[in-house]
Amino acid sequence: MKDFEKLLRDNNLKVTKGRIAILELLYSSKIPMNTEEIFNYVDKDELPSFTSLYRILNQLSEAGILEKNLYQNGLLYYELKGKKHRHYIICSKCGKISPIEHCPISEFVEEASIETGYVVEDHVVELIGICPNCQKS
Amino acid sequence: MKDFEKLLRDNNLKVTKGRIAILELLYSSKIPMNTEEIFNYVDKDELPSFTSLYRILNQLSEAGILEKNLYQNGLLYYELKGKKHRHYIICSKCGKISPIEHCPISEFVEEASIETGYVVEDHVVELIGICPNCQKS
DNA sequence: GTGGATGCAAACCATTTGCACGCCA
DNA sequence: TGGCGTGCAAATGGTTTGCATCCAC
Repeated sequence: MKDFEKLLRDNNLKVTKGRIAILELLYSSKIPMNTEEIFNYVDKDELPSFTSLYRILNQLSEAGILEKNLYQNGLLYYELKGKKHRHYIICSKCGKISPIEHCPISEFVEEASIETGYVVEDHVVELIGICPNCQKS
Repeated sequence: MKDFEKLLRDNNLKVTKGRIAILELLYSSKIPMNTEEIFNYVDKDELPSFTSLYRILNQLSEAGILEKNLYQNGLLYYELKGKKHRHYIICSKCGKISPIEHCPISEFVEEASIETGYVVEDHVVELIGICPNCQKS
């Protein structure tokens, strides 16, 4: 289940309406959301200002609760960490994001680590294409 | 070889010192370069202003001559298209970029296309880690 | 009560655009 | 010569920061 209050306290973050609302939204979302989407979807009563939204998202990312990724469209996307590892494909016309189940990257990451001598911390795979809807028009 | 003048003319772009200098720099570079790096490396005499640099890079990208990618550090990187397909790993401390030879993505792209119904146009693979040098400190 | 959390406005910064001038074809 | 290319300065847009106020603990 989702004990977001404990999660916040464990990370020395106070429990506030805004933080809970953001965590619940991202918990219920199947795909990463960008800042504007989160802002629009959070209940207006519990809605922090845009400023606070950015601050909260950064805190939660630094705490390792969220995963923060910059997509090729120039926007920051957030998702709850710890969910099943996934990659996404984004439509270059309408911006629709769909998850992709397979991740063939793990072995690749290991090879790359040996090849380059880097300690790999993270990886980003982004596919760009045209979604079924946009193909029609 | 590198007949950049012809390449420009074929794309209805006039041959100018700045464009040639940028193309030669990217041709000689083994890794993608960001805007600031390109600006600093181009010979001052042939150096367009920052404004023109951006404009040239966008034109060349739109013409399909360059590949333009937004990395997780928030900067745009450019490389000559048509070179052997490669991915890169970037150091989260110093920003050093190293190429990775293998690309296991092709089959993955096909699977993903079938799975999601998207027509895949492009893919980005970005590994983030600590380079050998930064591991020492 | 106190330090973290919030909101507003202003700052940031890479990138883009408007406009007048300059140069390639 | 005509139109693309250039440079300067100003605008843009997503994100961050300063500072005064507010609220969780």
